[in-house]
Amino acid sequence: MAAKKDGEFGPKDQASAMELLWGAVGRPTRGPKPALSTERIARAAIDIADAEGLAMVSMQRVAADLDFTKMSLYRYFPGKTELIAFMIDTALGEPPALGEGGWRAKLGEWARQCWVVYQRHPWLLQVTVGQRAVGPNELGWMECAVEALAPTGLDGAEQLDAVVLVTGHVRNLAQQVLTTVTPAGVRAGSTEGELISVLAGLLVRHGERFPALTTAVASAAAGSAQDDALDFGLNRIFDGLELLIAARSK
Amino acid sequence: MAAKKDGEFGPKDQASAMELLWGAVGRPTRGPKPALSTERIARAAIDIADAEGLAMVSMQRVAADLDFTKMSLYRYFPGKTELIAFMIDTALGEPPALGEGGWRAKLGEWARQCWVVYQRHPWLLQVTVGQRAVGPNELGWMECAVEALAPTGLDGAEQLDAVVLVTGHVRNLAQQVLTTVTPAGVRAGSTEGELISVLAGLLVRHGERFPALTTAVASAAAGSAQDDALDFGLNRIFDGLELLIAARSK
DNA sequence: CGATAACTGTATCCGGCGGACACTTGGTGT
DNA sequence: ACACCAAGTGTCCGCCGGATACAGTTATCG
Repeated sequence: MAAKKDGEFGPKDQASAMELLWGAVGRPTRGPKPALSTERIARAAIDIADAEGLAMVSMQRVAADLDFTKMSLYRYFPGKTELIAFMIDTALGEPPALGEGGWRAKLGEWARQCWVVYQRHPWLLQVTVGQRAVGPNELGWMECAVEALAPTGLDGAEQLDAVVLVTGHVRNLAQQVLTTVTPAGVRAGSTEGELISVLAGLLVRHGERFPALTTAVASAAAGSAQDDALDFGLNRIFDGLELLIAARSK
Repeated sequence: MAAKKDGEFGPKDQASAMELLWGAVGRPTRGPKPALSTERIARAAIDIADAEGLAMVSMQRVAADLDFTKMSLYRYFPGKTELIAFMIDTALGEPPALGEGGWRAKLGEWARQCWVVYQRHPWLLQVTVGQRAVGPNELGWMECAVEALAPTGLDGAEQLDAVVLVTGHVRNLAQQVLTTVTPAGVRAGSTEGELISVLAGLLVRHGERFPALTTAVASAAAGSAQDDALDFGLNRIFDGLELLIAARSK
């Protein structure tokens, strides 16, 4: 167990995480009834992560919140890695139901739902990097987006690439805008405007080295209160996709 | 120090990290000469992170690689947080020099350079999430991209949004494709094709629940060896931007 | 009814971050 | 020239989190 820690998965971990996520574990009938469940534990952990940040999620803390000792949890998850994988899929939840409409409306709705999830569970951003076990809900979200693009005439690879493109935009924007947690546990959300003012503060002291950035930030700060970088990006992406779709169906 | 750990910054941390990053520390003249330097330490830490993953970067390990004890490092960095901030800016390095050409060529080149950096330092993806102290090199990269967009007639906010859009795509794609580290320390890179086959493997067992995804993946797998999701996304984004630029200059 | 499987708790190891404090080094003031 | 003292370094230690071993407890099956 040399190089395993924190966010990294070895092959064995992925295997057991997969079993848990996809429900390949038949709970046996012998012995005392479990006082806990993977769901309850995951919920407790998610509550902590939502309220106080991922760093506060320790086996001890989760167990304490459930009035158990930390070792009980190891009967439900082989290790913290698997708990986190389960937290991810639980926090994602059921994929959204997209209303009727064209692919553009559907995919826009989908992106906005992603955004909401990231707002509610900011720690997802820290934890969904790199290779990991993919759960049913995560796959369901992908299905949902691909489904919106299926009737467009794009081929399979293009559909997948398009979905990756949209998720990338949403994720990155969420990362810019979110929110570490204050020691008190309250979330100090930062709007786009605040970010720009932080940048502006830096540029006051070192502006001469970054002329283009300085003028851009100045114009953005003056330009006022349109903080819709999410929509901006989505519109560009959708415009670009539309061109491709038009070319394909021509 | 209740809720501080790992990747999170308190206000004080940001302050000291800022001083380090922007070189506001005048080394005094009294006492023995420092045997180390922030740069050397950061380089050593980066080497470890590159070769064996971020998880293996501990103060002990970094110090050991430099033949010092861990406490020496605390004369250079108040804590691990600041070391990591310094690692980020060092690993990013000088912003690239973009050749001549239109904004599209320049921004494409810029994105590709980003991609290369993420390939070389995969841990950057894990560590550049959430609020953090921004160093001069990181700002330099932004400057570089904004500069490419300055002559397009987009306003400041649009330029910034466009840059965020591109970085989001590159980052997310890098996250999909990268690479945890095996215990042996070798990097097991995963190509796009491998990712698709992992997906395909899952869908074999649970495909009925994800029909659209199944057909998309099947078509992508059959479709063959065009693994250029990076270019796909960039082209869509640039097409979308081009429409906006055309509309602005009309 | 007892054997057995399964859940929970206690004690313990390991490793990482960071602090306390003593020791060493080498400019600076007198 | 010498003492002083700031600054760098090393040793020991406390704390905490993940993970294991093992004993104690509970409920089902033979």
